[in-house]
Amino acid sequence: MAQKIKLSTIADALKVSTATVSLALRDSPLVADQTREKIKEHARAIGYIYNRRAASLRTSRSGIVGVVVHDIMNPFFAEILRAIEGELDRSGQTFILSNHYDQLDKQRTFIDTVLQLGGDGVIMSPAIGTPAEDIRMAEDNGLPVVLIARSVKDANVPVFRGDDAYGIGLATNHLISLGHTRIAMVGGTDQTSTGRDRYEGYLHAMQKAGLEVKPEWRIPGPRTKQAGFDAAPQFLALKDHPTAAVCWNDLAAIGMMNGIARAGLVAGVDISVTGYDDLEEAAIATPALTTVWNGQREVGQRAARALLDQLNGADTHARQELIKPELRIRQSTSRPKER
Amino acid sequence: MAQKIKLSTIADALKVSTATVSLALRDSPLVADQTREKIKEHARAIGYIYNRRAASLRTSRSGIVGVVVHDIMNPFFAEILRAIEGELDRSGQTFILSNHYDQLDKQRTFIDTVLQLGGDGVIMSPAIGTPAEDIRMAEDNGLPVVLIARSVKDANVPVFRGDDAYGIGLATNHLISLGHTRIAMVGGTDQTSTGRDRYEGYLHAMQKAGLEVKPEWRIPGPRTKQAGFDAAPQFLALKDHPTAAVCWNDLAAIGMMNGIARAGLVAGVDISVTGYDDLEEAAIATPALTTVWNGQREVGQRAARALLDQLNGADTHARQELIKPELRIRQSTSRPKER
DNA sequence: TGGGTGCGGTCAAACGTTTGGCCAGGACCC
DNA sequence: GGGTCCTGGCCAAACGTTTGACCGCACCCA
Repeated sequence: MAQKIKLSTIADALKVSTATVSLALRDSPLVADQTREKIKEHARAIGYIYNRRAASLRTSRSGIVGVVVHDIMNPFFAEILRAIEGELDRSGQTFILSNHYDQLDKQRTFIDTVLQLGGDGVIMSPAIGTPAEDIRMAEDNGLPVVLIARSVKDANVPVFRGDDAYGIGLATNHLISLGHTRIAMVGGTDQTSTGRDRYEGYLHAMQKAGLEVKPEWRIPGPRTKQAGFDAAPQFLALKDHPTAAVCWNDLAAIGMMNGIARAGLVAGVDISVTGYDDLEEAAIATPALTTVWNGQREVGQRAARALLDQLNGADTHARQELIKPELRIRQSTSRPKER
Repeated sequence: MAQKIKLSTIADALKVSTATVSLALRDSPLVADQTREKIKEHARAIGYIYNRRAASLRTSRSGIVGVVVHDIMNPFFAEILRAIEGELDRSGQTFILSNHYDQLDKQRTFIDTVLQLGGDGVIMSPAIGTPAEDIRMAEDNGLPVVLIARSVKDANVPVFRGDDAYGIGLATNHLISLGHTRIAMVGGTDQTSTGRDRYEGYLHAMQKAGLEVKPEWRIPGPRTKQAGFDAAPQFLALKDHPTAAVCWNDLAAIGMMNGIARAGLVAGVDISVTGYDDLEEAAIATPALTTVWNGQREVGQRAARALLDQLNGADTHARQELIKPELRIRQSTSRPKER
């Protein structure tokens, strides 16, 4: 590796000061066009590499944004991340990504890392049980926070998420309108704001339609295909089992449909199943999954923009923005089978 | 936000020098136990935050490792990333992650960013068409590179990947041993080393068994479910269509099985299908997918360790390590149906 | 008594940028 | 011809750490 090239290397070669070089490379109008071109040209020629740490030490802007979610491999978050990535890319921010797997200490470590690196902001989907305190701590240290997908009680920061209660209501009502009266809810937990909202939405829709809800019809579990798959036999073992299941998300729904198939039944015929999120995968599942579009792209984009605006000095008030979900009807739901 | 707390804040408060504080916080034996404790205690109490940029400016070690792959949302990479994450975490490195979507300029931008941030190294699954030049450029600037999943011709760096030719041979031979003679290969491209190796492996197995291979039996395409799904009708439209398909990866295979189901046929009965990678999902697909375990976890772990070793001064010679894949037989393959 | 050794700690120079303040020279104006 | 403005550029002080060189002291040994 050749000798490190720095501003002064260029400055010396061209008989100007480092200040001029610095300004020229950043297209400052303070330097004459001709000089600027000469400098940029030379910099390119000798392969100068801008040292961001040195710069940010001086400017205290690092161009780094931290993003932390439960699990980046979960397609739901993956779609959000894709949107965030696009937005951040366009404004030249680097993002560092991490999973917290719903472990508070992993989340704290991450925030700490971002602080140490002098990050400009954080976008996070808070781990279960995140205290408002943790968020305040970040903000106190000059790290603006934006929340996605879940909110944190008493945390005074912007939140972007789907309207879960409303969305799950769409799915439940759809099943009810098809004639189902015994409807279970499969997957998910009640420990997140999302979880509570979805369960409430389901309950509310059932009650509004005057339908009974048995406690054993709530089969909670992780939000994974595996969990849905495992829930299927439980569901089928219920005496007088329901004719339909509202699943926490598409993953659980797809897993459950697989489980139903394993039991020799046909989802969408014997048992109706709805998902949630409308992942790309939902449309090509067999049968194609009736689900609720949850605006992942919207959430990601708006969250990223809100953060960027804040970095640019806009006074982002702590608002909560709910994206309105939409029902996508496909083949996994139908009228209940007579017996 | 309170006044920035720095080493000297602590130093002043405790009437010692910043040097002592710096050493104490890093557990140097050069400072007396008692002093050290006092310093660490005070630092904690007032909420001192270590400034890594300042430190790395001095030390030229940033604790940052760049990781870039085609698409982090692809479960194949996701599983590798999970392993890398674990390894890096344990040694306190921060990793910044990015997709290149097989675009060379995105990949270059990423490497440039890592250079600017003073990253300690890069783990990458090179984009299609990556010239050895690009990698040499990184290394010339003091950024060690480790490759995963794909190799780059003439690039003199460590590579960790599965033995694709061997692995696809396992799948092909399995089908042959079941009695299939007309076997197609679905999905993937021949533009990557992986692609060529897999196709070669398939060809080689067929030829060794004395079986004919028709050109139209090669149905290339992206490595996604959607692609597999779309390939199904093409496959079925072939006159005298094959009785089995070796798919590029599990995603394509699962997509194809869905496509087969849509056509009213049953994968694993009418058409045998094999996947590649053994994603978590393969086992719960319906039918459960016969596939080839590709050692994602191994690849990720070894790559990360190799890089870490190199950072610690070990002289990592540029080796290519091939992980031996293993066949996982499930329900998506069976004897060909007589007609 | 004088020199050697360890211990605990300090000094100050770097690391590579950015930026507010300053300056030289020329054009322009009355 | 003296004042005012502009233009293009330079100076030097930060930003917060780390680290090689040094230092003072106590103790020990001969």
